[in-house]
Amino acid sequence: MRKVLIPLFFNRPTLRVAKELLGKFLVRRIGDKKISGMITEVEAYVGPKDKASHASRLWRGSLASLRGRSGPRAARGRTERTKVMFGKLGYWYVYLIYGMYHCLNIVTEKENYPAAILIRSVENVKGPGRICRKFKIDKKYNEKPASRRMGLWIEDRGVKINPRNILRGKRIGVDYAGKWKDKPWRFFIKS
DNA sequence: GGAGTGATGACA
DNA sequence: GTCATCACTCCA
Repeated sequence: MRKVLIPLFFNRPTLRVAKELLGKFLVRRIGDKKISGMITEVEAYVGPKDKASHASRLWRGSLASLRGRSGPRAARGRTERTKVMFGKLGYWYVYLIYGMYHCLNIVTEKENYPAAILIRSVENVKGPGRICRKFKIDKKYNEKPASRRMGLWIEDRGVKINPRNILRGKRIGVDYAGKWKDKPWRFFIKS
């Protein structure tokens, strides 16, 4: 059983979609070759208040911004980079981080509401940067739909993860996010 | 623990 | 235009 996930799958609460992505397969076609791997770890970034999210609106007026904080973390809601998170469901959000690595996210929930899920690990590939390196994903996929036609999609191969084997914890690398840094919005399969 | 790397976005 | 920053990885 192989069913490509369609936008409707992503048009639901982000935390729910995040959990259900565990056990699905990320698939990349390059010419005649296919690379695929079961998704084993994800992180949800949900809504304009989520200070850990690139699309957070809450920096305005904060101490950090008064101190002249700049850079990507100074994002103010909808910007050139983050507009994709407000856009169509089931589209990719790909960004470059630390000048070296790409991170792959899928847009969720509903239009005009910034939410996305970071694909953090697939089987045998731990870390968002390594996934994009192995699957040859870069910004060409940003703002493109997850679809077979685009050569990068997610499919259901009938694997069922026992809920008992789904663990959750704090998101990684978001220590700047105040009370939002402790939200248990990272989901992963018990190994 | 520390370096590498360049796009990003606020501010001037 | 300037400048600090970063949802990471590798090597020590």
